[in-house]
This record gives sequence, structure tokens and C-alpha cells, in this order.
Amino acid sequence: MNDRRYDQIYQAVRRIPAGRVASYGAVARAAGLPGRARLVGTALREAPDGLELPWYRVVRADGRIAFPPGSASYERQRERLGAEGVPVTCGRIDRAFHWREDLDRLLWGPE
DNA sequence: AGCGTGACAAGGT
DNA sequence: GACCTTGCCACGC
Repeated sequence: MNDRRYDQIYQAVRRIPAGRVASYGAVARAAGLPGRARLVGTALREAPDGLELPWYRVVRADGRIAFPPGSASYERQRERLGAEGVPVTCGRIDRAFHWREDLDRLLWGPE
């Protein structure tokens, strides 16, 4: 039942560099689906494991982890981010770690 | 068709 | 920051 949109979302998630995070809305825009932030959440929820997918790099626009603090998913995400050098303090990721495609291209140049 | 729900976002207080 | 309200859209009932 995966229409093409799910795959576009997964590709966009894979474009988030290690050590950075992106918001659901930013992923939606990068996938060519502006305004479908909630669809990103749905796609990640439905994502079959075994798929190579850095889902833990996707956080809310305000920098908070989308899961309830203390939940198993929350802890998994926090640890996977920490393993990449992304600190999660009080459930939030500092703005400095937010990936912005436009700024990234300015700093590193187009591939 | 309605209606509630959700790994959301933006704008206002 | 913390809330609250609106807008949003896919899904299941």
C-alpha cells in the first residue's frame, strides 16, 4: 500500500546528514510534499524495520523528540542521537543541530 | 458522508 | 520557554 509518497519521504530522511536533525515539516518539504508533516510521521510509523532509515534524526519543529519522555521509543531515539554526537537536553535538541538544506548547500556547496 | 485521532506546524497570548 | 487555537491531511470507524 506504500504509494510513491512514502518512498519520497524515506529518501528525504536519508538525506539528513549524520549528526544533524530535521523537522517533520522540513522532511516533507524536502520530499516535495509541503504541508504534509503529519504524513511524515505516519510514514515513519508504518516504515518496515530492516529498511535503512535514520528515523531518529527527525524531530519536531521546536526541537523536541516527538515521543513521550521516558517511553521506549523516546529512549531509543535519544541514545541513537547521542551516539552520533547530538546531545538531547531536557528532551530537546539545540537549534544548532537542525539541518537546513539551504544553509547546508551554502556552507558545503552542492554535491 | 461525518468524526476522532495522530511520530505535525505556525501564530498568538 | 509554556500553553492554546487553527490549519492540515491520511486513516479507520
